[in-house]
Parts: sequence; structure tokens; C-alpha cells
Amino acid sequence: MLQDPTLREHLAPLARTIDTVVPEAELRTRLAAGRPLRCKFGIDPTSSSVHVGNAVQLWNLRKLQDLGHQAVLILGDTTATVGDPSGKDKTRPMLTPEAIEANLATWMEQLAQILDMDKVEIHRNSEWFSKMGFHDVLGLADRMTVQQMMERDSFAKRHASGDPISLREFLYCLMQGWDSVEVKADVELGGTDQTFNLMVGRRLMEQVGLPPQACLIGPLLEGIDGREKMSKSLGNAIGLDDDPKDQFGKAMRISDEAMPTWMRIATDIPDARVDELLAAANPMDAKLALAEAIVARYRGAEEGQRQRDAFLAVFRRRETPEDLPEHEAGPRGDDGWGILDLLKTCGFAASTSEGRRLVEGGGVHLDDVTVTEWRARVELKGGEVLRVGRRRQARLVVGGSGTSASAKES
RNA sequence: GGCGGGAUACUCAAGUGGUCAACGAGGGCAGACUGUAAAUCUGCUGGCUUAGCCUUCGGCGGUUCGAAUCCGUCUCCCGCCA
Repeated sequence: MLQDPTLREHLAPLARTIDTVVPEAELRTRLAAGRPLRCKFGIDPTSSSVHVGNAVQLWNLRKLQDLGHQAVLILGDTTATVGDPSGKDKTRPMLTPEAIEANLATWMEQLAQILDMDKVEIHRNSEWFSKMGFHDVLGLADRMTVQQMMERDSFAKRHASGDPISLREFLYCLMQGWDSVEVKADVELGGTDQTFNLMVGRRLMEQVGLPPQACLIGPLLEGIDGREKMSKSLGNAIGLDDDPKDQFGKAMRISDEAMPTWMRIATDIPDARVDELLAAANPMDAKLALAEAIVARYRGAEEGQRQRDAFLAVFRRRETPEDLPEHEAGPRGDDGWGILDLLKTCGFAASTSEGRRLVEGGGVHLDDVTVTEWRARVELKGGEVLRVGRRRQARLVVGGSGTSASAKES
């Protein structure tokens, strides 16, 4: 909670997603100058999609834009190759330039769901890092001591437990900090896990004679499992480019305990309404509101509503959804279709063995009839619904007439 | 550079000549119960043309009827010392 009343007032629209401002006085002084502040936020294209966790800070950036400040977005194409060790207890693998470019290509559209792209100043940090030689890197490295690095919790822990720390990871915070120097940031946004990196930015700016940036530190959004930090690789993320149906479905799987946090930092639902929802008798209703708000935030109110209706139809009234993905059943064998082949072509089983286990576990249903024999061969007319568990189902299409959707795992 | 310890499936981690596709835990998937929540209980968790077969225990080579287990060598990691 912000101590300074002036800041509290000015930052009211984003107060819910800011934990601390370091230092508050610094920011107040700059605001008093009356000019738009240069607000920096950097993300590394380490994954093909932006998720609602990254989006917490992106929305803050958007709200600062709306307050008349200058958003400065750093696309960390160089830092992505280094890998931010923040919040990680392991060395991160280095990404290839090709992978990074591919990720970036899918990003712009997603960013546009949040930011006012006409007014964003965008930089790739390769702009400056690609020009640096080994000498420059040494100069950077000279600005921090090993002792300072070891103050960082994750390094200290890894060192204590004998886990390796790559030197390149030491460099990461210096790179992120140097971004701030290059763009002359007044303010940098980041999650609590970024605190160390943010402070390094201040330090570097001071060392080169720039006024050090103020840091807006916001809460971290946990993944839908409620256990770990949201990350696509952990499979607990809701992506901005996810199908709205998946966004809604994933949101419904958020644990009850995580709901309050999610409502406050992942949606626009006003505080008063959040309290009301959480106080309601049935947590299920609160979660429906949460899921709807998340979809609505990125895809519009109408889509949110539609997904809510669809969800209730399928999971409360047990109806078969209208818009099931369709899958070509493939060629018919002499005596019909093999159930394992169908599972594989629909992408529900990666291998024959996996399919067999699903069948043996009683998880495979064809038109709501549980398949009990993995060697089963079935007759199809087309239009049958193949379902695995509660979440995965597809409508089978026979012959060349149907639209064959690509096999997509949820 | 010296000495010692280690590398096992998604992760952690047992196993030190056959009964090992490999104990256990976590994670994941499926089933019951439910609210696509939590908790709890159950099953599964290398692949295949599946009563059987094939490939896995850091890499390569060897000993043996038989190796995750023994020997040699290589790579990588860790600790202590320098």
C-alpha cells in the first residue's frame, strides 16, 4: 500500500496491482515536474504466448498510458537468450535466435489486446546489446560484486545447496538494468520476483550519472494450480492467444483459495463487487464471474458471456457442445475403425500404449458409452462424439466430406 | 593440478550380477465423489503388430549364459585441497 497520498491519488487506477513503489519520494518528485514519465516494462520472448500473468504488468503499463505517461516496452530478444534466473531454482536453457524470432512474431497481436500500440515506444534490447563488444561486457560486469549477487535469494539458495549457477545468469540483471540506462527510464514496472533486477537498474543509472528510476513493484499472479508462478512450460498458464473456451475452462480450474488474488489482479472487477462475489454462498458462482471477466477482458464482454453460457450447458446441463472440434476418423479398416487409432488421430493419445491405458482406465467414451476393450473396433456413420475424460472431446467425421481440424491437445 | 563423491524414467530418489520397464514420493492422466475447486479413495504413468516382443538406468567398449548393477575408457557435475 502506498504511503504517499499524492501517489495514491495519481496511481489510483492501478493501485490494486502495485504492492510497493521504491522509493516513493523519487516518484513524487518526478510527477511534480509535470512531464510524462517514461515507464519501462520489459518482457523476454521466451514463450510463444503472453499469458495473463505477464499481463498484470502490461495492464499497469496501459493504465499509465491512459494517465498520459510514455510507455516504453522492451522486447528482450537478447536477454531471452540469457534467461532470467528470477524465481528459478535451476539454470534456464538458452534459447536460439530462431525460436525467439518465432515467439516475437506471435506477440504483437497479443500485446495489442492490452496496450495502446500507437503510443508505445518499442525497443528490442538487441539494439544496444548487439553493438557491445567483450570490453563493454566486462565494463558492465565490473559494476557489481559477487557479494552483491549473492544477496539475491535464489543465488544464495542454489549456492548453498551446491546447484550450479552459470556466470551468464549473473549477467542477466545487469542487462535488464542496462536497458533502463539506454531508455532513460523514469519508472520501471515489474513483479516482486523482479525486485533485485529493478534495483540493479537504479544502481547502474546512478553510476552513469542518470537519475535512478523509481520501481513499481506489483504482485505476482500464481498459475491456475495455485502453487507455482504462472509459466507456460509448467502448463498452468492462461495464454492471451488461447482459445476463449480454453481460457474459460482453465479459469474454472483455479482453486478456491487462489480466487481472491485472481479477481483482484487478473480482472477489472471493482473491489466492491469482488467482496460481494467472494462473500456469496456458492464459490462456484464467484468462479464463473471470474472466468467470464477474464475472457471478457481480452475478447470482449459478449464472448465472455457466450463462454459462460457454453460452459454451463456442457458442465451443468451435460449437453454436448455445439462447436466441438471435428476430426477426420481416417480410413476404415476391414472391420471398422480401431478405437486406439481414433484416439491417436484426435490427439487424445500420443501412443498406442497411452490409448490402451486410457481405455483400461475407463476414460474413453464414444457417444457417452464407455469403451472397455482397447482392441475394440467400431462402426461409424460420422458425427459420433469421442470423449476422453471430461475435458477432451471431438466429433468424428467420416470420409472426405468433413473439415479435418488439426489435432489439438487441450 | 591432487584426492574423494556422483550421473537412474517429467522431477526428486531407491536399486550394487538374474525374481528390473526398474521400490518410493511429487507431478501428470483416468475412475469414484463433486462445483472442470479443495480434500479423500482407486488405477495408470517407455514403446509395439500386446497371453508375447522390443528399447531404456550419462556415452563407448569389455567380462558374463545373463549387467542399471562388475571392469576399462570418455564426457559432464559436485565437494575438499592447491
